[in-house]
Amino acid sequence: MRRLVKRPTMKDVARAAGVSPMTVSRAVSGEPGVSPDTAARVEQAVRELGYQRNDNARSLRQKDPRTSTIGLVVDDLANPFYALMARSVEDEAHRRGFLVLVGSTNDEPRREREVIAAFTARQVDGLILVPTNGGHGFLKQPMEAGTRVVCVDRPAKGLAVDTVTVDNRAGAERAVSHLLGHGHTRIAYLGDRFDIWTQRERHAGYLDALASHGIPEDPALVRHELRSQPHAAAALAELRALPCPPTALFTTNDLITIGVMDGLGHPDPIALVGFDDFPLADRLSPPLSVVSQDPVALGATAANLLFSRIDGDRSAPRSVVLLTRLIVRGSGAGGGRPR
Amino acid sequence: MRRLVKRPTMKDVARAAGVSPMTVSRAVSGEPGVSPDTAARVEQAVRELGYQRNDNARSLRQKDPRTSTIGLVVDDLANPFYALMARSVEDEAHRRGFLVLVGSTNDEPRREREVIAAFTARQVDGLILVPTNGGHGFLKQPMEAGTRVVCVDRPAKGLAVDTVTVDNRAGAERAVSHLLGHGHTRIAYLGDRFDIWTQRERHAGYLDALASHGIPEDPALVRHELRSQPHAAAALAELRALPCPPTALFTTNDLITIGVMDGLGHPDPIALVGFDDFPLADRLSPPLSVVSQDPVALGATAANLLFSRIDGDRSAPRSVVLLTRLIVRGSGAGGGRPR
DNA sequence: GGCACGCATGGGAACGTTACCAATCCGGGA
DNA sequence: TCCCGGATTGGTAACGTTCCCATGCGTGCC
Repeated sequence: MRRLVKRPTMKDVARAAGVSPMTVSRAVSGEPGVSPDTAARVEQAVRELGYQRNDNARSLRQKDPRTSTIGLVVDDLANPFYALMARSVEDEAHRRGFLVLVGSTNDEPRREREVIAAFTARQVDGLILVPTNGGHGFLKQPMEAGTRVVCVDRPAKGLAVDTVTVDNRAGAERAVSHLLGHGHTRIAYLGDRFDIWTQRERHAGYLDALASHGIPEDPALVRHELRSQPHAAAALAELRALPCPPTALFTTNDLITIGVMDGLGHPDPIALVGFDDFPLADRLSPPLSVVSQDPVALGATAANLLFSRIDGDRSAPRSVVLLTRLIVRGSGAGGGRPR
Repeated sequence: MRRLVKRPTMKDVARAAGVSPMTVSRAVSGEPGVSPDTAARVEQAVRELGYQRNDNARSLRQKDPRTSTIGLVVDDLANPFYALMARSVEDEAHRRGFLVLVGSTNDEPRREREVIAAFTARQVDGLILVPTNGGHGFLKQPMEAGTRVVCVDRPAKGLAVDTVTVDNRAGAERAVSHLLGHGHTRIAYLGDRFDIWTQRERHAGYLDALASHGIPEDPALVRHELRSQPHAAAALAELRALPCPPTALFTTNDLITIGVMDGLGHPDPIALVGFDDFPLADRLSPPLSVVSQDPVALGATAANLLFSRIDGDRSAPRSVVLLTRLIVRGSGAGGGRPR
């Protein structure tokens, strides 16, 4: 049962090729100063032994302390939004010969800390981070030691690093104005955890729209902390039971939108605009109007910022805001009729 | 501008605490044989310097050659199915103190090779692999050297490793039988790349169902290689233009299902059952009947197999087949009426 | 013809850590 | 009083690689 063959090292290759380990190192890494026929002998030995360079040992010794690995820390990798972002980051990394370590935080500061600590212990060159609401003082030391950090989707409180977000507030404002434009004045806000920055921004946009149309805010129509689809469905039921129920809804992420839809009739007189686009939103009845953001662009932008930092850019931290888009498909009008 | 502080090492901590590096090593790793007050002095120095152990150097030197890192190689991380799987794998890894490197192959054997080579060069302890159709001989050497491998979603041709799949063939058979049970006899098959194992299995299940009902196969109704939603939509249009068009469709993944839906009317006389469940499938008109598989269970099962291998299990490779479930929601009947 | 130069190659040290073994110190029992 | 055993600590070497410098050799040039 004991069939484990020790991995061959450069020493083994050197012996097989009749050269020194130093020459193998040069040949394997494609450095100049190796004669063609020596290189061929080394390559032959590499193939015979199935040798593969140990990149951990390599980056330990190299002058340039890079590991060509970055860490991606998101709220939840299973969320399609972050999955798209992750894929986009991975593609950028792959193009540059970097690997990606991933971790989900569940928005728990403790888990975020654990994951980031494990990443920096592996000497990642940089981190792309969807920060939780917790403190980020633990990043100070790694950053001084050269680990680059970029925040994406949300800024991290008190952390002066490149940050890529979308115009959450303006997007929400546009969505709610769209509802107001259809004559709705009782517009409910259904939001997720209020300690998440994007949610506070979207709520501010909701208030902006009401204010600019001279509609007073009605606290009875505002629901925060809807962490799941059932929460959202329950909130909708409560809103409908009000003496003076809302005629339109603004939902602040795809999960809540979907949760709410489970409580809607076909058709339903209530109008709806949601944050986040998703597949088949145009096939629902009525077709769903949404504020769409582009997770692929978010990921790619964050990755490009990170890699330019890794490549030595030491300029002041930048803040990039990508634009959202209101996609009008019909659900914003309300009073949908049967088809 | 030159503010980069070199990372402190054990030597620095040792100097600050007035002990030897060896003692720091023991204290930091929580090994026995360090007096409480020495441990306290070391911990103090660690905090002052912001020291963090270099786990790459550690695993280079350790007797046990583990890096506590695994690699996850999927077709496309942005695909919600694989994203759920990835999250599930990550959770299992996190529970055990392992990190996860991810890579997408796009189903290209070349990219798969590159990604896996980069992973093994980092000395991952194991790989969870959604294999492409290419050869996997390059895995022989790393596996002999101790890298454990588990395949998930599909087996890898000629690779004797633990494999976790679902009962694609039986699931497809059930779906098509469901259509047959509603009286359909002209059932089209709309499939993705036929070089993907799951697609061949599902096609076989389609044929099984036809055969067991004594329906002859009509090649005009079978479409492979539908790699995108537009492809699927176009195939549907062609099928409808046939002199004797199908009355029902079997689509073999969520992408194709969604692509086909774009070409369906509201309502549409054509019946439809698709492989893969997705959010809001029950909100479409008509509500979509699907064969659902559980990506979270796939990922967790694969991870558990992998970790038991990493923990030393040397028994013969296992094959685990998880069950799919036919969820009947209405679209299998066809001839949907307005509501 | 002698010397400097470029190129290919190798030897030794080091990256940050841990395995192994030796050294030291203490108290307790003969 | 002396010796032994356990607990704590430190020195040295090594993991697999690359950096730095030295060596040897052939070639061109004055």
